[in-house]
Amino acid sequence: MTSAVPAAAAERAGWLRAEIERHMHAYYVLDAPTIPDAEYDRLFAELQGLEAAHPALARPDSPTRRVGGAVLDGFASVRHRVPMLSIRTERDTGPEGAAAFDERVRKALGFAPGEPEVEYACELKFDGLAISLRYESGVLAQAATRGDGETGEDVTQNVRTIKAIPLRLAMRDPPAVLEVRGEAYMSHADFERYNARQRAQGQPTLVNPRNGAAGSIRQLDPALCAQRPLSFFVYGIGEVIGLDLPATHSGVIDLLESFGLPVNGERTVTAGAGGLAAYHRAIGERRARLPFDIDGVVYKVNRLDLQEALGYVTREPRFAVAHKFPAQEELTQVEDIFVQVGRTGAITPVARLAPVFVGGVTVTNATLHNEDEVRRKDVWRRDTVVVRRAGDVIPEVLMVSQRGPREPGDWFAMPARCPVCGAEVVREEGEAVARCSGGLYCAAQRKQALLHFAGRRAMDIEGLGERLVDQLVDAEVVRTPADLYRLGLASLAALERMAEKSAQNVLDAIERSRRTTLARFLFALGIRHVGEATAKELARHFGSLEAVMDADEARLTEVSDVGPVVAASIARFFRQPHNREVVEQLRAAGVQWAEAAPARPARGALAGKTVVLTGTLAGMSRETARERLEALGAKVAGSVSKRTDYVVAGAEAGSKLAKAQELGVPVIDEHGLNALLEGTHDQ
DNA sequence: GATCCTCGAGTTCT
DNA sequence: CTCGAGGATC
Repeated sequence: MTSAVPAAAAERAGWLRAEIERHMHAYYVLDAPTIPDAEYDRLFAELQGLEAAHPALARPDSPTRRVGGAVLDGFASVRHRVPMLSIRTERDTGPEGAAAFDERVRKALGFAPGEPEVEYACELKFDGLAISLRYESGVLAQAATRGDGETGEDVTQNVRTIKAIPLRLAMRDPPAVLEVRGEAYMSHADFERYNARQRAQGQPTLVNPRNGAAGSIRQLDPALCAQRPLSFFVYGIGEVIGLDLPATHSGVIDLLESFGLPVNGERTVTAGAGGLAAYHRAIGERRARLPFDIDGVVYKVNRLDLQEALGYVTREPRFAVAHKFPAQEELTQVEDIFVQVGRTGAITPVARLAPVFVGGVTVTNATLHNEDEVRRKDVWRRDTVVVRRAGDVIPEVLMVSQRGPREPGDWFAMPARCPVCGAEVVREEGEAVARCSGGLYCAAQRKQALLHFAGRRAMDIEGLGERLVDQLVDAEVVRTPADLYRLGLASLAALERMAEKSAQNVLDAIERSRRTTLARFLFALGIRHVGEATAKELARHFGSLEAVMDADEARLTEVSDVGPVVAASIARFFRQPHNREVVEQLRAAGVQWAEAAPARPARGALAGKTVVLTGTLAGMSRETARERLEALGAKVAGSVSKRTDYVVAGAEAGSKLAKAQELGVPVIDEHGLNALLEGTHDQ
């Protein structure tokens, strides 16, 4: 059936081969991947599809004929006695993917619809580097990478540095040969710790944990590898001599576990397509909370005799598939790089991206932080970039994957003048950010200042959002925060798309905001370097607004957390007649708070204690917890350090909890928090 | 003077 | 959440 191959298909296949080879080289040899895994998989799958449809296209040197990458010169070659095969990836990332695999298996085994469900072993698909460990008479004799599946690299010295791997099996009569296959990976905690240390020393950091694992194993100097802590999970076997194996895959893994080999606890045994889909869903939900990266799950027919019956198609087993999750990294194009003007005048470059679905949402914008960042990543308009949306929320441009045409207009230049007000853009010596010098003459800064003033943690004016502020400032109805308190129903209702009802709601919210606290008011003014914590400290120390306004820099420096830079900023703010005028107008408009005596020492049973909140609390909001703790004299900080007294961990606590455990800071749960709040109440 | 610790500021999308 | 930078501490 060697029918003629369409020229277009042949050309496409040739291009795919070259492209895949290029990325393979970058990934395996240079340890510098140029495209996300998902994109690579798509290219690979397309080539596989073409070669399957047109067998005449298949060539022995096609990348589809091998599993991994080239052998480096630096390591000795190792021939695998039993090949290390790769597992086919199920393309459909929904529940249908599980059903399709189950159906293929049943059909190949000749199971009729009425017959019982097939039993499957389900495991995580770790995102690391596949390694084969060879134990001879129970002693670790050799470790090898997958390489091309037939021949890998001898990385025994480096693998020995992985503490999870036993150098000797925990068993009495070890078999002559036991080869086990597994994945070397870097946990999130180890990845963070390594990068923090590298950053502190001004050394290059790792892009992601997978690169960390691959890069470490391939270090020619084992001492360097040892500095990058890796972990390991075993998920299969290779050559075995002198050992009776159980009848199922799950039995084999249990047996390996009993020998002291590290296996993952998330594995399970299930039956039928429904069981597979349930596992895929359950792990998908847990994925973000796992302490290491996975890119999917793996299903294997559990009975080894059935595995043998199913056999292999070319180089891929028919008894197993990898079922992936939606990618957290994707490729997209930079349509434009534009700048935003912040409250302090900071000019921030932002990449507008061709909309791309990554990590569950469609992303269109990603910050590029500052000019240096744009240069470091060398991003131009029309470049194709890798966008990541990791366990957290904020999308990030990781790197350029493919350069665009890069004509002069594609280059990003920091504008010399503010795009909003035309004032000069200034970048101070030694600072990373460029700023618009227009101050409050700049409409963008005025808008941001108003939004900050109305913010939830400041004056808390609900309903005064971006759209409304835009309109009010553009129509020149509002110039300063004081103008807000002069707004009437008529001027609001005159605005576009503003119903009388919602106009009234905003007016009510403005009205309510008149009663506030000194700390909130000071924070709302938006003085540079005065955030929430500093505003609170100022309010506590001075007691009244007049005292703060009249304090000179020496007096201000007496406040804790206020040094020369912050003091100068505060004094400068209150020296400006315009600012004093706005403050006066606000007070005249009825903005008020309860006056307090200055520098009242912190009281309450938690005085002097520092508490950090993390995760979601069931019984109260984090905001409430914070208020109650502060009422008892505690300081609620944002990050964990040695000096933290307690970390309160709610549901889905993340890195702060990990940090607390690492530093040995006491961790209490919501129950413990209540005990703390109530216990101290009684005293 | 160096190091550690906090705080401030900016950011995305539903 | 992350980075940068100011403040505190040793």
